[in-house]
Amino acid sequence: MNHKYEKIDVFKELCRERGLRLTHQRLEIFSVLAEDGSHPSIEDIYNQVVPRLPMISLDTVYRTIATFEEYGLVRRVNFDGSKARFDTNLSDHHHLVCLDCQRVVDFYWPSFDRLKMPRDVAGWDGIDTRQAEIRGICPACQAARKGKKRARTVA
Amino acid sequence: MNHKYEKIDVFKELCRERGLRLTHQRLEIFSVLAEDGSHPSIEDIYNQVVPRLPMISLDTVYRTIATFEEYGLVRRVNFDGSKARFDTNLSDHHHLVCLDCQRVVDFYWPSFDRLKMPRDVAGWDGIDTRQAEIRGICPACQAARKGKKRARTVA
DNA sequence: AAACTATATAGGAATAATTCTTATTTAAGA
DNA sequence: TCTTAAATAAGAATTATTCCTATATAGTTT
Repeated sequence: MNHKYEKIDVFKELCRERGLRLTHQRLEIFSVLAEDGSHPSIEDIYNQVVPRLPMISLDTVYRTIATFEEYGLVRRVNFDGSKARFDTNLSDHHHLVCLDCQRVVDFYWPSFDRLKMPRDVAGWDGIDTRQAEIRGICPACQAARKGKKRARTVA
Repeated sequence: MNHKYEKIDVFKELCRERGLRLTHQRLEIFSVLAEDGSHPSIEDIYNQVVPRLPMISLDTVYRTIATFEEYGLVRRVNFDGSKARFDTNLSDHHHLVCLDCQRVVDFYWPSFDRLKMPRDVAGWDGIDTRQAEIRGICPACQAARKGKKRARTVA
């Protein structure tokens, strides 16, 4: 898994280029994001970083993620629930949201990506994302709903 | 515009059928929703209701909207920003979100609605919505960006 | 119409998520 | 090594939302 280290090198270069200071906090947070594709919340990220940087403050995670957002390194996504979550997958993709367990799974849908924009969008400019969201019950939760006898395997 | 009054009659009947008490608060809130297609927040709704019911509490709006959500009268939508917003348009539609002014415009996209679900969705069940979201800059904000000389007409 | 009762409300307290403030630390360049 | 602007930790402040409780009221029964 040296993909992660490649990403980190790209990150270091981006910092240099754009005059963004390369702090331990930013590196550790970026490193967590590079591996976590589960659309983590700020708290999730904090919990993963804190073992490595025990003195880090929650506010630093908020600030750093906001900075990363500006620099296009993460994208804010809004599913149900009160806390913001973040997407590290920057390729064209879409979301399957489980109404039971709130899990969010990325999926790809080329035929949607190629679809001609509808007429109503004429006049709008600088389109940066066109994303589909499908809500339903994920296979794991279906199994849990039916066979409540069996031990549930919830990720 | 007696469409609104039709809606209200339907609402009254729904309350009767389902044993939901028809309070002034619920009626006024429903009445606001029936006319407001701008995906209002709780606060927006409260501000529209308070002239008619000066003693209403914000909590009542929260509770009432939560009740309406359960009964399928509104749908919670999550755009950027911290506050929840609500959709009163229950037909199959999609959202155009302005990155500048945060305005959200409904649009229809039949060719998307008819699109075959991608393979990745196999195994998921009880799909209740498949919605597209397109982000960009709305015509009004484009005009504002360019001709800053002219007085801006922001809704 | 008056009485009854479970539900709904107002008002304010409590909680949760996020942002702000300030004194201190540190990355990066001279 | 020295300098300095940018970043951080810690906790206070703010904002959105939910909870608590005494009071009010819709709908039903008399």
